[in-house]
Amino acid sequence: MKKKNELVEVAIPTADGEFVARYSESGLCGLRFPGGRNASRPENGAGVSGQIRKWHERTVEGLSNALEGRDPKNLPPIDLSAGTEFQRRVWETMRTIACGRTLTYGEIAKRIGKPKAVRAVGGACGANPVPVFVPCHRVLAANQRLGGFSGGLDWKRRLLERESIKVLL
DNA sequence: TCCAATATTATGC
DNA sequence: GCATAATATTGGA
Repeated sequence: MKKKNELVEVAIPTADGEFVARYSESGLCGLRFPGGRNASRPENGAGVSGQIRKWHERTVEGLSNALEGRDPKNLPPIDLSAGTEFQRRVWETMRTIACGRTLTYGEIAKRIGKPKAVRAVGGACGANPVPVFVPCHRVLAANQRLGGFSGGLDWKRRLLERESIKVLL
């Protein structure tokens, strides 16, 4: 697929700030945290196809639920075609983590059949284009310590606290 | 093709 | 606790 997909970015106002969702033709392919300013310019909703608009509606509600520590149900399709096969396996595994549960990098590595690739798993998490929906924040290091987070550790801690997940430190 | 970096982990002090 | 080695994957020179 060498074709250049047109990506659309739409802002999502929430109580915690303005998120930015990025859509491809296949579904939601990116999500950005508030805080930093929007380097790119999100659309206001005009000029977006009906399909994407419908997805966006579900994304907004899903995000709202996710920020309250609930498992969103009617999420739009998530486009993970951006990553390598290894990364996709990691993300897929992360999506199976239920709300309120955590997994360690080691456990994920084991699940995808490469127990020694714990470090690579961490790398895949960092490359996760869609945080929150692909719950990379529910992935902790051994001893239940925080590892890192693309949107800032501050966010990871907040998300975990809202799901009643306890972490050391 | 090779080298360095990484959101780790296990071991030894 | 802190330092070190081992290990898989990725991205750039």
